Amino acid sequence: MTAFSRLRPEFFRRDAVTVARELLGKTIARRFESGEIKRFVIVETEAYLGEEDLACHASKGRTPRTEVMYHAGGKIYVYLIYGMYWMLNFVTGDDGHPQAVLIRGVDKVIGSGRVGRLLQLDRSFYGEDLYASDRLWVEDTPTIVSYSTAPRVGVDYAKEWKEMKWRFIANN
DNA sequence: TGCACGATCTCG
DNA sequence: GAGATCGTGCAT
Repeated sequence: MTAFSRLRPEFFRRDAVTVARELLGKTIARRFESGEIKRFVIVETEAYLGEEDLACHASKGRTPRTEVMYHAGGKIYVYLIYGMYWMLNFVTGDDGHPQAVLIRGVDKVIGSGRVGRLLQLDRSFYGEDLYASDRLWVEDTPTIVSYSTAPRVGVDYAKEWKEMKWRFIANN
């Protein structure tokens, strides 16, 4: 069995669109409370790119909620949506440039809300360092190079930004 | 201090 | 097609 290295911060310190595309095929490793480690291959992502992007939470500016997106790439950004689903995002880009990639699907489960449930996320993951965490990190398995793009889901309010094809879906 | 709504999903 | 369920941002 081959051991895969953990993705380094440099991987995430690039623009969100590039990172979202290259994350397809990478593996999320999650160590649960029980100590058991499970791995999930990323198959669907979305990029959220800066204050100008009206679909990005950072378009509201720097707030307690968006704070971590302003950090250098490589941290976890989680938030509660509809009062019940924890969305998993990885912060990308350089310090002071708010960006993130939303994990919409893994090999076993498609749907951002379902992913959060599968990984048993909660607010304590907010700001966690992917390179230091002992409970959630990303391993450098081969990127899936065959994929499709589409507009992001649920952002009809984002004017022209809703048209951007920043959703990446690995092909079967 | 209050209120409307959201990067969603499930059930009927 | 509606309900669950609550933090956040913005109005009051």
